[in-house]
Amino acid sequence: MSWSRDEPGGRRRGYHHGNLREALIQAALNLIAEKGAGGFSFADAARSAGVSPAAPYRHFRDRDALLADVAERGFTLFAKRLSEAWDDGRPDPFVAFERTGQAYLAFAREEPSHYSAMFEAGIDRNATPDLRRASDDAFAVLRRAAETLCAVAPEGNRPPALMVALHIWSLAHGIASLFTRNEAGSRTMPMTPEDLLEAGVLVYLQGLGLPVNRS
Amino acid sequence: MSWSRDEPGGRRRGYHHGNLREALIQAALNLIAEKGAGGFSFADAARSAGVSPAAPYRHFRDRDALLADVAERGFTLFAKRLSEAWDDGRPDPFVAFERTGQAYLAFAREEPSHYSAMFEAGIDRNATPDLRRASDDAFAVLRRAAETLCAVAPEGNRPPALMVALHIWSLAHGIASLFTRNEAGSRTMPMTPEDLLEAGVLVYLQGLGLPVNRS
DNA sequence: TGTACATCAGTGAACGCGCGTTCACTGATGTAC
DNA sequence: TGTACATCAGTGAACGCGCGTTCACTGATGTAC
Repeated sequence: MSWSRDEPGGRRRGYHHGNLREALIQAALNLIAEKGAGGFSFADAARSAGVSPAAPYRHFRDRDALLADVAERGFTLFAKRLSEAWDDGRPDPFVAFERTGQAYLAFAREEPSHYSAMFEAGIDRNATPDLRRASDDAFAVLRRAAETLCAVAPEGNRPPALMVALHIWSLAHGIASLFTRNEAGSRTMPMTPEDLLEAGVLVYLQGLGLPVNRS
Repeated sequence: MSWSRDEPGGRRRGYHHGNLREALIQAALNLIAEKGAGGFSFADAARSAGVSPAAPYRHFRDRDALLADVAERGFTLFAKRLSEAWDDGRPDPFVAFERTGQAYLAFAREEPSHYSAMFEAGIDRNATPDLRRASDDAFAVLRRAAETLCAVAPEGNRPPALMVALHIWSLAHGIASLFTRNEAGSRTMPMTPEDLLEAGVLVYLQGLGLPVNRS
């Protein structure tokens, strides 16, 4: 946005948008929030960014490419949030693990448009190398956390860390899909999704033989 | 389909279809399987049933009403499958519970179109009383199973049966969403979704203090 | 500092397409007599 | 058994709409000189 000019409408905009790519991504996020990942069109995004319907083609091959970009940013942000929550297992792995689970749900709740693009828009997670990398990064946080926990668990017949990570991911994702999103439509529950996940993780960790103190 | 007449094309069809409602539902299932719940249109279903685009309006108010009907049938079938698998907890609750979990995944795998309409098409589960009832029936099976298990669990600080049911539902749904569907796009895993769920449920039941014998 | 020029982001008009929806209609059905 | 008639499922033509995509274009930018 290196220059601007007064327009009749009072808004300032010039022939060159300046940062259309970014504006289109923002528009996509808003539109997904409004209408869901399915009901948003390339032309919609252009209109919403105040630009002609042909303009987006300068920045994205098509609608899917734009969505993939949104998903990639989502995964990157997701990985960051999870990683901060895990905080290398400080102050102790159990507290950190619970916090990571809560961060998962918080992300789904606070970034519903990103979450939609990531998991509900039908974008293949292997669509582009960058998208794949971002999604792998996010999962890697869960994997690391699971490894730390497994190292503490009694040997017995504990499952491999990868499996533990997948269990937690699935549980969190299931709760997010069923109860966090689309609140109006979801079954009435006598508890918050956050409490549901916390309780589930506690039971699960106990099942691993970990010394969880239940409050 | 009470009568028929030879047509030039060799196919038999009359002016009156005879069972268009059913045919539209079948068409919807096929189209959802092909293109996903998002990319199927009312006109598509009509074309696929070999009927003019105005015909479906005799049977469904709009596309959503058709989808809701598909979802309702899905939930009804789902409830039936889960109920058969649970089989009132025979021969013992643990075996029956595992079997119920497997039935959940089997349904998602074998009836992907129904599953889509039920959980991914954006149809509100409270859209119609019938739909709500069917979906409640399905959940009721899980709830009953959870109650039976909880009755056997040591009192300690076990969670309420409703919560246990929600945990298992969420875990199964998470696994189904992430790994059962759209196989091409899913992360490569060194195990089947079924094994993943079974292991997860085992750990969880152990966490409840239940005497699970791990194989 | 000024000017000519190459670049390329965004324009706006145009296209074909499929969709959702309506409408007056047609003709098979089955029922009343 | 035969006939007249009401019903209503499906027709097919038509509409307006928004979408995706293309195209030759325009004009702001910044750089070379």
